Amino acid sequence: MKVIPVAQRTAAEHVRSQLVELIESGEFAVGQRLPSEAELSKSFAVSRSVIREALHSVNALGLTRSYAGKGTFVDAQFAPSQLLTGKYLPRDLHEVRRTLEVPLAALAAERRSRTDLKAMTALLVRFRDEQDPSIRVGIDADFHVAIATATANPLFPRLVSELRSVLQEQAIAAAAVPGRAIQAADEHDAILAAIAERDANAAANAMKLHLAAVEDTVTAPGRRK
Amino acid sequence: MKVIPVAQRTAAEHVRSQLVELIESGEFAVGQRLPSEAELSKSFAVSRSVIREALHSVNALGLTRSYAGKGTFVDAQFAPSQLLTGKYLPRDLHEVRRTLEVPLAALAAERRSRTDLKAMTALLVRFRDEQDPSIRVGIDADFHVAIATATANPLFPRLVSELRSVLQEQAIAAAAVPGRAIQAADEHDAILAAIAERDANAAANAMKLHLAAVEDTVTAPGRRK
DNA sequence: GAAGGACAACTTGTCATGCAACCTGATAGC
DNA sequence: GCTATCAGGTTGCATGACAAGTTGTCCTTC
Repeated sequence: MKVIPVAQRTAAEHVRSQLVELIESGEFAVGQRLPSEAELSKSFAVSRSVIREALHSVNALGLTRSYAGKGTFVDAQFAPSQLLTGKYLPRDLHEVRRTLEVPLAALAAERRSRTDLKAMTALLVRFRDEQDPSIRVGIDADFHVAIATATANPLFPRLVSELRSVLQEQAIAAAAVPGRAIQAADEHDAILAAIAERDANAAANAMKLHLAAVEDTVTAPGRRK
Repeated sequence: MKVIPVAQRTAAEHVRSQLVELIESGEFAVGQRLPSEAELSKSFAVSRSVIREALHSVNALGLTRSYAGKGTFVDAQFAPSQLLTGKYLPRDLHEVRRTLEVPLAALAAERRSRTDLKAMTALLVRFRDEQDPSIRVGIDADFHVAIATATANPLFPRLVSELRSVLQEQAIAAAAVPGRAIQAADEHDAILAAIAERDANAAANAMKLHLAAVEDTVTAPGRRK
């Protein structure tokens, strides 16, 4: 019988998981500087080597970034998933978005709480007021994530925000197109209205129209084939 | 104007990316032992500390595993995505599956090539012949991934296989339920038939029925609330 | 007082060395 | 043939040292 080697924790692994936990729990907020290697060495009661190995691991995971002479800073609260790394066609990415977000709008319409509604409304108000395209893109992303959150299934917001981060570059370009902002705001309103009324079909339709408009804008309607 | 600090490569980062590349390219195959830290230290002309920091990073990414006294072994060719790590309710996972795979079946029906069809057929034949439940689960997973592949959108198979790996434990338990195997095979056949006939609606329906049956089996139909 | 430069203190990056713990295979003894 | 021992290789961890980058402070100078 083959004995499976028990993966017993090394000190470095222990420190790494502790650090990851501290970051993911928000104890170490994004942008914050971590304690220096020397301090961590004292805190964890291990040598600086171990701390450095753990720190390099956390860096590799994409959670932090170290700068010589300055320190190590939290870069993201959660490890960006490697799921969508690689070069995918914008068309394929949009298709995934469509496949996912249209039914999500319907689910959100059925399940949204009053809190969800308030959050979404607030985002849309900010969206209309905001002039800077790059900031508007961020609000837009938050709105779509908010819809996913309203489905009460925690997996959906993760998937949606993941997709958004991949599509971000294109989204910024699209947001800069003249007139697009007002159009987008109207489309968002339609989605929100349907969700507010708990009309699943209308929500799905509104989302479908919105995504089609976005894709049209991004793929430069001038040069169709 | 804010100057973005240029993330210049440290030696450890360089070694890490080299190792990752070697593993992903297959130069270091899964199961293979990596050169010892001392050897790598010579090869890369850096100290053992740097090698260790890089090695710990690759470990953290899930590509390798180190054992004291033995060496470091390649564990996976690609970093498993961290997207779905965490504790999610089976109900939520199944909902994601439903949301995703039902429309995928429709897309597959519209776009499948003859090659896709042959691959799927072969998998179903193997599925019926296989007695071992744990192996059957693997074939089942491959079948669902094959459907996603037939959509001609490379993102879908990645998403589906990711979901499957999370659901694997439950899937094995479900596959062991008496009679379930034959039922599952019939459901698979229905899906395949619809895809073969390019009937998108039928494919979506068949998939919907299949997933509902799976979820019923997994959630132990005895204890409904 | 304001501006600028020198300097000290702190930070990460890298190297070198030593030793403990662990695993494997060879070897000697029974 | 079987077992015990041992030697050599491997990773895990600690310590010390120095280079290089960053930042705040103090002091000089105007």
